[in-house]
Amino acid sequence: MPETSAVPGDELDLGTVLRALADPHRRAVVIELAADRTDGERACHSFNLPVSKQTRTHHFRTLCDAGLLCEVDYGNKKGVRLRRAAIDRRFPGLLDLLAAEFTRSAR
Amino acid sequence: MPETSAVPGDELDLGTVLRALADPHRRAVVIELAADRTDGERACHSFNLPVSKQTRTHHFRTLCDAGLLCEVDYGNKKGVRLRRAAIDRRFPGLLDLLAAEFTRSAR
DNA sequence: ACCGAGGTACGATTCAAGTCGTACCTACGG
DNA sequence: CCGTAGGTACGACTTGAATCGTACCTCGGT
Repeated sequence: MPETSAVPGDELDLGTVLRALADPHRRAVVIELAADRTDGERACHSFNLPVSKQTRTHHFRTLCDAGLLCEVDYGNKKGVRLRRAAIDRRFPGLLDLLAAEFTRSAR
Repeated sequence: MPETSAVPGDELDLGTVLRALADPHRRAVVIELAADRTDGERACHSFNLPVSKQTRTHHFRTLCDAGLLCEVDYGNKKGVRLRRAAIDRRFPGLLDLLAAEFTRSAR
């Protein structure tokens, strides 16, 4: 199984994306972002992830490498934004699916 | 992360499904089935998986546990069928997404 | 100038998952 | 009736991934 590493530049790879979404914490982040139709920038620390800082860094790194997020570095803190356009173009329906999961979890 | 184990009886769990689809071999199986709109029964050994028999058993077991497939045991050999209705009901758009990946890989 | 909060780097640990070897079972065909 | 092919059970090995400890960096506020 070659399963070449992600190329966030242009092409999203399904395997990489699914592996990224397979983790509950990362999935929670993407689901939250997918549910917010304003697509505002969010601070990394604003997600309520029950893990240490280092692990959080690791997860956001993974999500960016998969091409699902883009980051803005302010030196001090960091912001993330969902790459909705790219994802919708490559995987139409995926974000709707995840957003639906947000509604579901709220119930 | 509780991430309770799958209950194939009724409810499909997103985490379990994504973890099942994260593996290239399992994903290949589901993609092939999703692309075939006739939804015919397929023999397990008819998929060209480059792994041993034991591993193949393991993968099909995982897919069934995730609720993506149902199996028919003929004693001698085994058939699988995509649980399209259940998947479409719980995750509308998911199978279309995977079927699109089949077309893509053919190119 | 200092301190605290957010973030990263590197290394170590731990655990899940994919994989296969060996052994055994079940049918079907000659 | 036996061989062969598909499948399962159990156990062992290996790798990848999640996690955290320690140390260090970058700002903003006081």
